[in-house]
Formats: sequence, C-alpha cells, structure tokens
Amino acid sequence: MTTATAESRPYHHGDLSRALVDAARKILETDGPAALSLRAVAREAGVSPAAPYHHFKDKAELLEAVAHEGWVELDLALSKARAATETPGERMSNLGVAYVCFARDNPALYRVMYDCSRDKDALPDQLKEGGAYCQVRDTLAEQSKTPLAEMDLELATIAGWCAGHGLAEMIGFKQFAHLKEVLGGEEAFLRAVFQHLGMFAKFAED
Amino acid sequence: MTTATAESRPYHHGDLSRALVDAARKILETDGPAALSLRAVAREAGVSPAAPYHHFKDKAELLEAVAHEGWVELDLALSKARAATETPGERMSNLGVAYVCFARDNPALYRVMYDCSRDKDALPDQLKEGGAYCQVRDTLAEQSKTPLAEMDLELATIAGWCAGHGLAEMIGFKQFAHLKEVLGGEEAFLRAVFQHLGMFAKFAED
DNA sequence: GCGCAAATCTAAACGCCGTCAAGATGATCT
DNA sequence: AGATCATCTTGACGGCGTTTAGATTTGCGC
Repeated sequence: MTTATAESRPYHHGDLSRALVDAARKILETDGPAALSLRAVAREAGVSPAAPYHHFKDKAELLEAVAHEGWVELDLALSKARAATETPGERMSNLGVAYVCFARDNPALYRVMYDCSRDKDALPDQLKEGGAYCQVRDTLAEQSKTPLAEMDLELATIAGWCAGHGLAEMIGFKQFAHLKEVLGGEEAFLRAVFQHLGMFAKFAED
Repeated sequence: MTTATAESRPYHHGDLSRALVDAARKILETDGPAALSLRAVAREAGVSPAAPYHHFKDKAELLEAVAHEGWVELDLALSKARAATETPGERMSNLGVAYVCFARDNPALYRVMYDCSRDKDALPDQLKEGGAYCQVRDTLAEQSKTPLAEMDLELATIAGWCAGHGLAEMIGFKQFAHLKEVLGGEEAFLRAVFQHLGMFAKFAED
C-alpha cells in the first residue's frame, strides 16, 4: 500500500512484474536481504501474498529478475569506467575499482546477484558480450602489448575477477578500517590492495 | 531422533551444545544450508524445538559456533599444507590451493563461515595467531627475500586472501568445467588461475 | 455491444519456521 | 530429604512460502 501507484493501467494492476521487482529492490535497499520476503514484496506493491505467483513461478524466480537487473547495471558501471579512462594503462585498475565500488554501493543487490548464481552453479549473465566478464577480458587484451594466448587471457581474466569479487566481499569488514584511514579513504585502500596483487603474485611464484 | 545417542549422561541430555553443533554440521553436509533450520537441528539431536535456547541465545549464535569450528579446521588444513611443503617457493601457492580445496570440500560450512562474518562485518577468528590470515601473512613474509614493509605485507596478504576467497566462491561454477577438463583436473585449473594472478596484476599495472 | 475464455487478483488454508512463556523433570547441594 | 537451579517439553504466536478455490477484470470473436 505504501508504494502502489494504483493507476488504472491495462490489466488489474498494470505491470505487476515490474512493480514487484521495484518493490523488491526498494526493500533490499531499505531493510537488507534478510527482510526480503515474498510477502513483504507483495505488501510493498499493494497486492495479496499470492499475486506474485501469476508472474513468477516462485520466490527464486523473482530474485533472479532482481539479480538480472543488477548484472545489467554492473555492466553499465564497468563500461562507463572503461570509457572514462583515457590512459590505457589505468583502464584495468579503474575497472577493478568500479567493480568493487558497485558492490560497496549496492551491497544487498550484489549479494542477491551472487546468491542466485550459486544456486545455479553458474554466472548466467555476464558472460554474454558486453557482460562484466567480457569487459574485463577485453580490457586485459587491449592492455597487453603482445597478443595473449586465448587460454592465458581467460585464466588471467578469471584471476582478476576472483580478486575483484573477493575484495568486494571483504571491503566492508571492520578490520580494514585502520588501513583505510591510514591510506586516506576507501578508494585509496582499494587501489592499494589491487596494486599489491602483483606483489602477492610475485612472492607466490618464485 | 535419528542420531540422538541418548545415553544417560550427566545432565538430561549430556552435552547438548556439542550435539546440536554436530547435528547442524550433519544437516549442512547432507542437505545443504537451505535445510539448516533450528527446528531441524533439534529434531536431528532428538530434542524439542525449544531446547536449543538453553544453550544458544538464538539461531545465529548456534551458527556462529558452527562457523568457529569451520575456521579452526581451515587453520588446521592450512598449517598442514604449509608444513608439508619442503621447497619454500611452493609454499604460498600450496597454501592457496589448500584454502580453495577446503572451500570446495566443505561448501556449506564455508558459506556459513562467511555468512556469519558478514553479519558482523568482521572476520572474527582467523586474525588471531595461527589463524588463516596470519598463516598467509607469515608465509608471505617467509618467502620474501628482502624484508617487506609492514604495510606492504598486510596489503599483499589482503590481496592474496581476496583472490583465494573469490576463487573459492567461483570454483564450482559450470562455466569453468571446460577449462578444468583441458587443464587436467580441478586442482590444475586452480593452480593455473593462481599463476595467472601475476599476469593479471602485471597488465593491471603498466 | 456481448458473451466467453483467459488472465489476473483475493481469501483462506497448510505446514514450516524462529521464538517465547509456563510448567514438568531431573541433577546438585546442604 | 528438601530446596534450588539448570535443563527440557508443551503449547502458543506471528511470519514465511506456497497451493487451491473462487472472485474479478480484461480482451477477443461474433
């Protein structure tokens, strides 16, 4: 009832699928993932608890729709970051920063995105062209002076993706508050960690 | 009722806290995190749904006990991997492999461990001496020829930790099945990704 | 325009969940 | 032995995901 635009749209509610996804995202932002029940979403959209079942076969399917929107928006954030970087040398690190910042600014959405992926043991969306994975891979390929073997390119992309995701999940932990302060802010901390990936990798190799 | 050793131990049940944690872990392994309800745990332990409340203040506190056991076992797995590696040069990568293998072999437990951490915005256990974080840091320090500045050491540890955690969360995804096959198994894939961390970092810097 | 079928929504119910209050049961201590 | 306290059970509450049956509205063919 709180939102419930409730004009007299084509069908009973108009576009309830859309309204449900919006309601879910609102609850997600306001009260976090724990509060995201199907009944709460229906309540927020001003319909009965059973109404969503005419648009999504179950709660998971609604969450998938939310997650899909998340991936689309992440793709957008990454391509913006890529386009905004003139010097090619900084493109990769800026991409990483943009990725983690997206997760930091949309923590609940980011959680839903990966929860859905885990349930299906697959990353459904970002592998298509323009998807986040491909953007990392393409940026990596651009930045390499000598052309990379396809296998190396894929493995390096995965390595970078994992590092980004790991950092995205850790960025909020209190233990890092001290480092963030010393380094002068969250983004500086973030860049520092990305830079030290190289140091870690070096010591892990020799 | 299924497990319920049900001897006549000191108190009514004996050591119900222990039995509840065991029951929780059994459910976790058998049916996954989604099936882990407090009522199911009580059922498995052969007690009423309200019994756990005399030992844990709520469900989260029981999960924390489970998570704590997980961290202890992870610490053990890491120190074993460290001790089993003769050549110091391989110690770091073997540590990474051991970390991800632990997550792969105990996926539900690993999930609970990080879910609990996220709820508190902190990694509670592995920062103490002998904890997983410290093991990574110490291995890194050992392996470095020249002594590292403390800040660099910490940042490199965090970078490695993030990469390991990211990979641990991704390792099960179907998209990687092809690469695993080509590379000759999961562990080979895993080592390959770790190796390419260096390549990623290099291109991300220059 | 009208009737009908399909699409959409509501109401009510089911079994499960986390949690709490009250009472029963058993152990411990003097 | 009796008091006390920790422990466990019973029963209840509200909320959850989901299903079924029935009401309402819509769009299409006539």
